[in-house]
Amino acid sequence: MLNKVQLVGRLTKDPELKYLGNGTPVTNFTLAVNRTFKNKNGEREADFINIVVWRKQAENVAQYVGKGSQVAISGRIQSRSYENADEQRRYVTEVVAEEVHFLDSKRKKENYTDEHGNSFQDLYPLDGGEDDLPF
Amino acid sequence: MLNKVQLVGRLTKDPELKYLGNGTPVTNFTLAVNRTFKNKNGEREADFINIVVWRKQAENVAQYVGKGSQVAISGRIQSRSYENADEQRRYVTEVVAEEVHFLDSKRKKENYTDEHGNSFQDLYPLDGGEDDLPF
Amino acid sequence: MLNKVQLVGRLTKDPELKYLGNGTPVTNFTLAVNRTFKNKNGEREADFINIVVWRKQAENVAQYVGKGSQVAISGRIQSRSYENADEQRRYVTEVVAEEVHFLDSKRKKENYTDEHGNSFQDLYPLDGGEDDLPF
Amino acid sequence: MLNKVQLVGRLTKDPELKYLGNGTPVTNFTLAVNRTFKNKNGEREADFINIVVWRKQAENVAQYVGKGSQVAISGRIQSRSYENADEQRRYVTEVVAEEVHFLDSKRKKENYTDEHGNSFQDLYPLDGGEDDLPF
DNA sequence: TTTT
DNA sequence: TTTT
Repeated sequence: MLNKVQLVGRLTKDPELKYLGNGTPVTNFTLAVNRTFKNKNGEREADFINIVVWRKQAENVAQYVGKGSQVAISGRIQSRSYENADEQRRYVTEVVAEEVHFLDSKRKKENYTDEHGNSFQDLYPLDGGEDDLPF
Repeated sequence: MLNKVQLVGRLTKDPELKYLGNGTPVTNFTLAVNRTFKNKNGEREADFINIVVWRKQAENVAQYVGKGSQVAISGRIQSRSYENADEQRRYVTEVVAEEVHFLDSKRKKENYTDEHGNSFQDLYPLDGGEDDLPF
Repeated sequence: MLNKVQLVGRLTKDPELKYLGNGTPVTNFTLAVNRTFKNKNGEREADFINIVVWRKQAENVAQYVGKGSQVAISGRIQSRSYENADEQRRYVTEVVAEEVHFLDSKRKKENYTDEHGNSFQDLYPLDGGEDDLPF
Repeated sequence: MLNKVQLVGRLTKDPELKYLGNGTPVTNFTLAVNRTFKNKNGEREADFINIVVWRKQAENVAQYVGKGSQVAISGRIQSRSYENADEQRRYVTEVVAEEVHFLDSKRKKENYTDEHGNSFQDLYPLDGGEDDLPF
């Protein structure tokens, strides 16, 4: 049955990359999606949506995307439950990303120079070439 | 920023209709969306997604849709927090439905006769006329 | 970059199954999607959208889905051009289906009995089991 | 019935703003959406999708968005037919935009100074404030 | 050149 | 616990 999500927003933090016991990479982050309408106080709020990315794409995201980066995501909603430290069942709703597209030029500072001494900007120029990244 | 969801699934229960202090109608229900792939045990699981519907559409849903009904929903993901009885902050992720489309003919039994003695089927015949309902 | 479509509608005809020179199966059909709003004359119109399905899914669709069947589709918009008989360039916009979900029980009449003498209904009972079809 | 589209791409030209006989504003443009996969020759192609925007949003788009601008669009697919100069019926498939979100800082040059002598950048600074535009 |  |  149909289960589809499309989001455009900004990461609230640098994503965390982990590896499962079997070596599968996973990345988690929160996406802030600003609402288009304002609330009663005239403020524009945001929705904070938890995102999970798997495998190769998880590594790409962890490497090239940081706090404040703007991304477009498509995926599906997943509901999951787990037991917390107090042995209480907790229910989680999150988005499993199937595609992550890079929409701007904010990149992690640590990556600005690679192993050949090329700056990040040389490799991935900022003039609209964002879509040439390996996402 | 973009925040869109599209789902097709079945209600796990009859929806609950409530009215806010100011008279605004709200309906809540859980949608079971079967996954298209199977898990390691060869079973097909489902995601259980909380849906909120507002206003006139809430009343329509509460009236015509019941446990087991198949619906198509489009809307947006909303994150919300509240304080529970133990004064702990709880975080909720749910889908606010903007459109609810009726896809089958399972309707609430209690509605099969209206105040004029007409059966539900007379008013809303099942032969494909589902889309003529006021949704 | 993001390119996503989700549709629920009915086939205007039985789908046509073809095989490319290399053996790849393709199916084409038109989906009628009723609009939710009415036009100035109070009539509800429909959009007629051309759908292309590839590979195994094309064969499933051609086998189990017919004129009038209700389906949910997710996919992407594709633009294509070709030269017609008069050597004029024609531009086509269509939806390439990535998923096709079966939403009702209208099936092709010719398939109601299989090679073991079982009726189609025996194999695929209509009580909500539509999702067990191989789509 | 469900009919939803979400796109992220770049305008191939400056949009054209027209006004219908009754004064309703309409804007048309083509959106280039790069494909994520490459073709047999290892090239990444694009889909060129015709977009229609109505009313206030049409005026905003025509004013602030230009050739090369990156936008996120949500809307629906529309099929339409008309008679061309040769009295032949032509069929058109296009996307009617319901939301247009501004994703970058490429703006039309002509608008860089307003009637109070403020440059466009003063009014709409480029540092992430794109979402404060009246879209 | 259309579905229910 | 939140981004621009």
